[in-house]
Amino acid sequence: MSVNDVVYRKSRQRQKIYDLIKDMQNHPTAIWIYNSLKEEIPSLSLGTVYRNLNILLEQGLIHKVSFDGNCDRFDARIESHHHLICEKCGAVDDIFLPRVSDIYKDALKDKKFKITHHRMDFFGICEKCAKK
Amino acid sequence: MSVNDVVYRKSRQRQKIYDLIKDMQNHPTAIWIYNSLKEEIPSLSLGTVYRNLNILLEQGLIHKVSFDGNCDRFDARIESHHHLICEKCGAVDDIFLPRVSDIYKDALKDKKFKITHHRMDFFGICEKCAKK
DNA sequence: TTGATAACAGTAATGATTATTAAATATTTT
DNA sequence: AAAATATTTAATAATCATTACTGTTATCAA
Repeated sequence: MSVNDVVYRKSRQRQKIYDLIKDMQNHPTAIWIYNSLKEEIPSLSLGTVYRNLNILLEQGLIHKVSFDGNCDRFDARIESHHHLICEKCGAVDDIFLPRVSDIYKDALKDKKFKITHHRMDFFGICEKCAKK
Repeated sequence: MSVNDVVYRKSRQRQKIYDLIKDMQNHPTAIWIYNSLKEEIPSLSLGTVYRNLNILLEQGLIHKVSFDGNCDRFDARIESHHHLICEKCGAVDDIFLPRVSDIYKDALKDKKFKITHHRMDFFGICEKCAKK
């Protein structure tokens, strides 16, 4: 462990925040997490939510995704996956597309750019919104 | 033309903003555009830049892209393309990957989601930053 | 040319996020 | 187990990007 690493003690708040994100499928926002836990932990502060989200990010336990114009959303799914974003209601669903790297390896072989990861989002209308 | 449609008059400011975005390859931010045009139009206001960016978006003349944690960037390239984002210096480069839709058409054929467009961003280290 | 209204500059307001601080809580040491 | 030490918390203030408001100016059709 390097000198710069911080040892995080456990806290009820952080545990609850993580559990909530892990249980949700719809990539909650900070304010949504705050409102959801407010009932169980009335003293909870929005700043605490943000601080703990950053700690969880740093620990690699969650991911952050932000879509144009909206606030950040958080996700406890660590495996590589992609998103379906409804442009009507803002709902975010996950999809898994295997072998995405195949398509870019070829196209990028003459570019001098070292790719560490990628992100692929699909925008459109979800089933629910299409119905009404 | 529907009653709700607005007729846009031409304005020097909006034209300059659009020209600037079109000439740049590096997806400028609102504040960068503002600073760049300030010399030519000293009276320019940052609010005017934002308002006109939104009008240009509405007209479909530019696109908006925002990468995690940073401010929005704008792009006058309307054709479908993808991004290479350097995680060190924040530079954004374009790449064109043909036939991306092939990989998801198959994976999504049982999902009831109507895709209108997609976005694919690659993160990593650019040539310049790799050198130093 | 003129009347209607979009666009302007300037500024205030908003919304999301981060920083600060004193008090509460968790770990380590005695 | 109690004291010492370090971290987390809640509350609040600060910051940054973006949008809304206000009074003035510019555009354009009649």
